[in-house]
Amino acid sequence: MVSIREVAEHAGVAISTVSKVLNGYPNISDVTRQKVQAAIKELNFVPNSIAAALSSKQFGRIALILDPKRQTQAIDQIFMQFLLGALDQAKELNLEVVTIFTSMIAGMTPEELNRHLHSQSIVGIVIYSLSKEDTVLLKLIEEQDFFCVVVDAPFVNKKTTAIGVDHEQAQYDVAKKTILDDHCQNVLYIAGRRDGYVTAQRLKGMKRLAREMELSLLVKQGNFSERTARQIALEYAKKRDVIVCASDLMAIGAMNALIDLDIFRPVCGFDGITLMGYVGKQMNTVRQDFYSISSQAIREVKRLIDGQPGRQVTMPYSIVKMHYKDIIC
Amino acid sequence: MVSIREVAEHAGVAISTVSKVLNGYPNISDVTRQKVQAAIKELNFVPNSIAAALSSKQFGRIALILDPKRQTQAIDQIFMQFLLGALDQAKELNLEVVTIFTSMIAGMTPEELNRHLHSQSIVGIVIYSLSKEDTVLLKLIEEQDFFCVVVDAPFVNKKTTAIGVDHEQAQYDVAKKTILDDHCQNVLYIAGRRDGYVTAQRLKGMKRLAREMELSLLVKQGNFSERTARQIALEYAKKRDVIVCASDLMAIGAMNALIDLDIFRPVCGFDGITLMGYVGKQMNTVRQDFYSISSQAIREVKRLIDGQPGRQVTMPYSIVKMHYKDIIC
DNA sequence: CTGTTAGCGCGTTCAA
DNA sequence: TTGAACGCGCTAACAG
Repeated sequence: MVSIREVAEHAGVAISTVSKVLNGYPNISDVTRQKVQAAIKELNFVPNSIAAALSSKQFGRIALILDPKRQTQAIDQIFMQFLLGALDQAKELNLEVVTIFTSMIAGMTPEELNRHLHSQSIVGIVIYSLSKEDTVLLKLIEEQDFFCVVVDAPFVNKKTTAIGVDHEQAQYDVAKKTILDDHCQNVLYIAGRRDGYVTAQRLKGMKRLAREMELSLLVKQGNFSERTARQIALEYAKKRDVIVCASDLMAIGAMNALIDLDIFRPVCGFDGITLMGYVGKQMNTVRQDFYSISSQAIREVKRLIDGQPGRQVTMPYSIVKMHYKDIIC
Repeated sequence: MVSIREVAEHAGVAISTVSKVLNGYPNISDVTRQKVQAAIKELNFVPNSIAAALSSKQFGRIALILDPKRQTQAIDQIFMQFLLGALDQAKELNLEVVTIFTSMIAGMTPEELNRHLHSQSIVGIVIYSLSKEDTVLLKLIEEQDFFCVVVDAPFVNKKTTAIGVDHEQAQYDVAKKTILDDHCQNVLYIAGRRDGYVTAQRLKGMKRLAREMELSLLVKQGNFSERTARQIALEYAKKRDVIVCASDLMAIGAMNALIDLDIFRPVCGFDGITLMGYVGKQMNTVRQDFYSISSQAIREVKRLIDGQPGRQVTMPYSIVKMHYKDIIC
């Protein structure tokens, strides 16, 4: 393993000089900088990230907190996009990233979690799919001991940035398109679960649309479950002329119910997951770019670390019509 | 942040004594051990894993190398299971784990990759879904600079353990069950892709069965693609009376083709993925427990680090009949 | 059995 | 502009 010392010797300079070149300090002459860089190339030197992390608290690591248990809209595919986006961007920015599943921190008190993270030199955190009941994580955000970026939850403070699409508007848009396409009037809305922040926002968008278009609106709690959505659709779809779902998974459940009932109703979903070989008909959905959202989240953490205050970041989305033959892979 | 020194002061002992207690050294008196442990509890101390890693090369980290691009049998769900299993087990064994996607190391020469890993204090590697064309990774295994565990690929040396189910036997079993159930004779076998190690093994199992049962066997390359499998089935299914697929995804493609053709043929798959709301009929499949495989992989890395030689580990599987109503979630 | 000491590889003062 | 020296938190010899 080639260390910074060998590079220094090879280049005939001091260790600290190499360090300064590595970290882009300004006050280094071009001559020495090039000497050092040549030595680095030649020795194929890569700085030891462990040592760097230990030495400077400033350049700590970022924890990605995922909850794969929460069977919400979060199909594994979405998590993989999140992970990919975060890891790629982290590599780009030269940041170290640690993946943490909530199962690994379950049962910890806020203090324990705090210690646990500090002990790993973690300074920044990205929280995906926060629930209203995650009191420990909520406390973590509140205490501002770490730089946080929260995806799809409304938290902003000096050290916390919120990121996500505008769920209220997106739900409004996709529902409106679906309803206008088929001139519908009686909406069955299958909502998410109560402990999720997006659920309320999406419902709000649906309600606004219903008000504006003077629609009849029946709201049922689908809990982001395919099965529950299916049962709801089985029970109520006949008397309604359109089904709006707060997630693609529930939309699939609803569509399956329609097949069983042998009736047709326009359906729309949310998320834009592509692993849907099972969609036999077309369906409108809100497509979010989870990869971009996650990349941006990492950039936001970096921004916080660099001293900028937390803020609200709204990501773009698009309304798309998915069709079986387009999405088979 | 509580450091080991504070604990030492609090307990009235030397730093090294605390360290010895932490790492379970034998020659510590019960009295001091308890004093130290009390101090640890009281101060809610968690050792800094970064510092520990830097200090002792022995306790390095483990890299998980995943290739989400490879659209093989590897649905994201499988990767999530792998990740979960690995992270949970790593936490259990107090090992640090780093997630690496192949996109992050693409284009590196073997030397660069070697440096890159060393620079992160990585000593062990778990490679999921290795392809025959990954010359860089293959070289990594060959050079034995790291402790490797390879999932579903036949590599064993002093520092490399291979782990996975017996694909040859599993393919044999699931095909046999499917064929016996319906008294079939003419098999359409949709194989994986040539660059995968499991493809050959599964095909071998199918061929053995065909020999034993004196079946007519037509083999086509499906490349683990739903679409390709669908096209193959569209073309050949009519003249065959059973379709055996080397992955669930391809089985789904084949089933969709059968629906289009409006004919029935028994189909069997491989993997046991559960995200299949789209399976309208029942289907036999080989169910692998990816979580267990991954946990075991971590244990195997630990075993290698502890000085044991590499070996072949065969994991159990089961043949299951999946049905729509069982797997909706 | 316990404490002292010397690093691990790097970042960062402060002199020079 | 450069380099010597110190320290991050911990482990691992060694000495007592």
